[in-house]
Amino acid sequence: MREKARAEGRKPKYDGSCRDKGLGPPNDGEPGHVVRLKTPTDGTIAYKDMVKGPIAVDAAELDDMILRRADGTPTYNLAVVADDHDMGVTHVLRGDDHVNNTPRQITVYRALGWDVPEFGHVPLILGPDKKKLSKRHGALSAMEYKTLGYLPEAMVNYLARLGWSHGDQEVFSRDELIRLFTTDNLGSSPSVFDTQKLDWLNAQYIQQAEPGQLTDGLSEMIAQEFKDDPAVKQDSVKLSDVIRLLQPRAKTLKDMAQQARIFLVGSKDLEYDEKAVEKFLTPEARELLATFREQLAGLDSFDEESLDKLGHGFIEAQGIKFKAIAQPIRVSITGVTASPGLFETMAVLGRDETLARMDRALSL
RNA sequence: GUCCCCAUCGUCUAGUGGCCUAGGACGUCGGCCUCUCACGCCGAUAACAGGGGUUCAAAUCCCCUUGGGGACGCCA
Repeated sequence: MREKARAEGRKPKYDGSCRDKGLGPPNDGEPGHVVRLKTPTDGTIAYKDMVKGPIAVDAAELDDMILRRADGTPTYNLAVVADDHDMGVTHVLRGDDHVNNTPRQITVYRALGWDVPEFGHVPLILGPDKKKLSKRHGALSAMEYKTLGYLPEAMVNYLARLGWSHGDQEVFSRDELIRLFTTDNLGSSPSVFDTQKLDWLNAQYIQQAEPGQLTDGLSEMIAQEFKDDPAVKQDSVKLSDVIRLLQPRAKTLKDMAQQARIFLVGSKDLEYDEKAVEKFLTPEARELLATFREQLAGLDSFDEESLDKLGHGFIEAQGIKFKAIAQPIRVSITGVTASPGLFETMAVLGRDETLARMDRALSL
């Protein structure tokens, strides 16, 4: 019947064969029958949507929808109405995919003689292909974003800003959101989920956080990322020190965990990038490194400021530019060509580890 | 197919008839900063879907077209 209707270009719906038979509600012992709502056939069902404005649909469009299934259980459209009414719900704010349901539910409210609540429908979130966001587009359950290293506050902020705005403001604390949110400035067209902007927002939150606020999250992330990497030991350095160095460099906690690896392995387990070693640990550079290493060994206090002072004294004494020695040092203590600042890195690693790494690099 | 909804830079959006030569943000591209990578800063790029009206005046109001989304279950 539905197929036929669709083929003929009509809306597939109940043909109403029992509509006016005056059948009473079936007894419980009478399975196989369904109870429908006798819906008005003329006029329009109209309501004012909190975000979309007036919406009207011809009553003729509505089917005599099923309220009770043949097995005796209630259907969704009856259940929500009853539930919302019992709970005293006054405002219903839900996804756009429910707009078509609303007129149906209104007929149920009316049939039951109940007050109809306010309805508002927010636009759906679309994937990059502009289709309703679904599993196919990317892992999207809220929990999965946590696994990917996104901060809850960033996620909330991003989602809030998707389809809603408050002037030009982009970053909102949760309190601000609560204070500023109204349905007036909700957009009415669907929006595309943009991972790049989420990344940016997340980076903002990471940068603004106090290192202490990120330690637990990062710690979990490290455990998750390096569970099969026995070389990684979380207690080798103070995590908050690492966080401080990585905050401006990480878009996500996952990102940060990966960048943190160079701080979490011993000199023996540090991986040296072959190309970097070849390019920067030249014979001349090694000579300078060896000399610098001895000065480091004799430094009184191994903090960033002292290290910086020592470093600059060193290049001055050698009559070289900082650039000439920076990359060789970096490669020797991190194994790679990109890292946080040299002296802060050394300070976090500590004297023993720093020297051990330089020794290892010089032996390569 | 039928019904409902929607339509400003690639993306998120500001804009509620004159303040719009259309603003911000992400991205992209340049530059600055600089021990690398980032961060930061400066600059550039790029949009009112099309066509008709209404009006002294339209991104803003109305209509049509086109395009997009959603819904058409004894699922929720």
